[in-house]
Amino acid sequence: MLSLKKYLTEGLLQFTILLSLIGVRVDVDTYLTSQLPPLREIILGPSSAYTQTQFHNLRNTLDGYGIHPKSIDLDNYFTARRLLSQVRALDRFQVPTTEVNAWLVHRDPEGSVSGSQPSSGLTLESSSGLQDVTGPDNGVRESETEQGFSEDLEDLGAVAPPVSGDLTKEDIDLIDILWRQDIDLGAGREIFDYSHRQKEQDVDKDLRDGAEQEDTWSGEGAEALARNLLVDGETGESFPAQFPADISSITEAVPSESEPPGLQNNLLSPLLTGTESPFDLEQQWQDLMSIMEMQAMEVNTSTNEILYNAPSGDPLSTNYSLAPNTPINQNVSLHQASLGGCSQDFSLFSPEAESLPVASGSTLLPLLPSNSTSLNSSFGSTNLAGLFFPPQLNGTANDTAGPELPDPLGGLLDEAMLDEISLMDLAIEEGFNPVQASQLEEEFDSDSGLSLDSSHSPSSLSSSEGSSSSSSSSSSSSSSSSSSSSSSASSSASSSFSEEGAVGYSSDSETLDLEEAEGAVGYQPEYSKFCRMSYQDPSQLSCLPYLEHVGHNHTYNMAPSALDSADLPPPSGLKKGSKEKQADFLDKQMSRDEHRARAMKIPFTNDKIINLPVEEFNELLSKYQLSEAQLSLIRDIRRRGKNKMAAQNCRKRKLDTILNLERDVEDLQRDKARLLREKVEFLRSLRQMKQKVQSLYQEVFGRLRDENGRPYSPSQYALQYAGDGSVLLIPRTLADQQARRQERKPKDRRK
DNA sequence: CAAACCTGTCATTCC
DNA sequence: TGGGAATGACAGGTT
Repeated sequence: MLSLKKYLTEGLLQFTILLSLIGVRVDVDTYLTSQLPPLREIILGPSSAYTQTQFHNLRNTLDGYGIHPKSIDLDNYFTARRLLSQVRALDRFQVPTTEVNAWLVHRDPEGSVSGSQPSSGLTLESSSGLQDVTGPDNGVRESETEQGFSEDLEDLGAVAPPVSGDLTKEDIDLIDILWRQDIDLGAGREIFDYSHRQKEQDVDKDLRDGAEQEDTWSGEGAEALARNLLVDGETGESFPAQFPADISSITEAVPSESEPPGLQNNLLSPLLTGTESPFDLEQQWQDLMSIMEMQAMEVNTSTNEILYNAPSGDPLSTNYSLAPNTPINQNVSLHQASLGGCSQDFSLFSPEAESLPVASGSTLLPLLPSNSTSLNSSFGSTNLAGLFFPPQLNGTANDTAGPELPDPLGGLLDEAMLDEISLMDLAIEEGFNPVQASQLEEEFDSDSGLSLDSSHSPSSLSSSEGSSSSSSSSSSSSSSSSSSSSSSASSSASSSFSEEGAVGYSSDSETLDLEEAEGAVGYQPEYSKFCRMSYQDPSQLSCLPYLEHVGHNHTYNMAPSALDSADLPPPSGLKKGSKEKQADFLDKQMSRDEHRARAMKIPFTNDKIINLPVEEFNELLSKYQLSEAQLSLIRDIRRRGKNKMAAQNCRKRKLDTILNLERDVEDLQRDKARLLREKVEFLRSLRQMKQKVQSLYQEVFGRLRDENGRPYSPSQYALQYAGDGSVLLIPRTLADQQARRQERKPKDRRK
């Protein structure tokens, strides 16, 4: 008992602390900025649930107060222990590895178009994007929460404009083109058919909804295994969809320290070096699949061939050549991919070649789009600098923009991921179903609201209202006689009005008993009238509006049967033995105060003593000639009765708070999973953007010619993007200086 | 029989 | 100031 209380108390305290910790450590807002207002609200909400007022608000506004978990079959589900274990599991760090492979299982079949919007907006160069930024755990969650992703992105105002739903004519054309190109590979048209896949998504979602709502997470492993095979849409080949990426991969992939300058690779930005080039087969397949999903396609043939065919030499890379051959809408992908923070990439454009001699005469060669037709063709409609650089960033923009790249990629992943991983583990552990996270949030609410839902049932409704209004019932009902209505906090939420009616009738029968006592105490006819008026007719009671809000257990001292028969004169037909037995039984049914009241010959029921409003109670006392002992007992009975109900309410409230907190925890977990998914997608998109920018850079640079018609040496010159949208060709040394300046600045800022 | 749980009661605080 | 709600703590009963 004591331990339980400690348990609850400690649990709540711990939970509060953990919530605050969540708010601090899981501050995704820092990198998603103002896009995520709900998180803070969610975080702040639960903590405020501890206040009484908040609690009442919760009870009044959320209709979640209804069911008493004890009352119905939700006991096991909504126990404080479960919540507390859940809470305590928050700080646990687990890295389940077996479910890693689920990452793309959902993604490919269902989310190809709508589910991967950010990716689709970023077009094809995702071969390196296969090295995803998430760790295994994230992959798991990602797969399980994939469905609601597009929705979530919309909520966040995410990177790419939503592709889903309405396809533009260009999109349809692209689909057609891709389909025609792919048809010889055995690709079905439906791969590109959004509506078709949407149906598939729906079906799939429905299936999984049903399955997952029933399934406990114990079966998740097998399920994950079952889903674990990716099926190639073209070949029908099944292969394990591993989620190979490591969190650190992206951070490793970003900087390139050892890139040898001079060759074609020299043009590659450091973003595309080292770790990204050795692709896993699975990664490439994943990319391929994602590519197939994308409708806004490729940028440039040569770029892609340079970027992807060259380093990998993988047979899969031939697939990538499909897209480049297509006439594409470059702008689509670029515009869709426009990300604010991409400017940082450019700081890395010219890091190598520090030792290279300064270029001769021309220090800055402004490359306006009009200067080159080829350049114009590729950049003409897409203002690269405008897209990727904030306007304030001109030639020195790299100073501020550049160094941010490692931070969001590395920092977020390294620091936040761990917390998130643990949280998501918790979510999975506790049966939280991230698959339906965002899309099925409502179902979840109703799910967790099973208790809430049942609050709409008559029984729980009465208890809900009773408890919520219990604080005001005394004042509101003080003007009336009544208060015999009881929804009873202790009647385990099942005390309906019938029970109240029973009380009312029992009161009526009490008056009979009372009449017997009249002689001794002095009968007041007014009181009899009063009692009958107040208690005789249950329907009368129900007509009194305030009675609907009275939540007290007016039968608190007696079982209804006891009330019914205790004060009744025993039926004359009963034998003496049974009478005695019944009396014993009733005696046992009566509470101590009942016994005391009876011993003291208190002329009215404990029910009245306890529940009458003060004025009426005092009036009642004044009508009787009561001894000091009787008065004292009556007041004690009243006090104890009030306190008993208060204790019941208090416990109920406490339990309710716990349940609300549990629900809040689930909500937080859900949001966290969603945010994590989004973060992963954002990072992936970011990387794809970098690749695209790099490819464009290569293309532009490769087409530049000096006065003699010779190409510029990448080791001596570098392109730089000005804030006004122009692209400048500057010597490497200059670019390196700027890059170094950028590297220094963030360090200073950190200090 | 012990532990967990439930319920009533008291003391206290606060409104 | 009194009434009462809220709640922690405790005790006794029940499972």
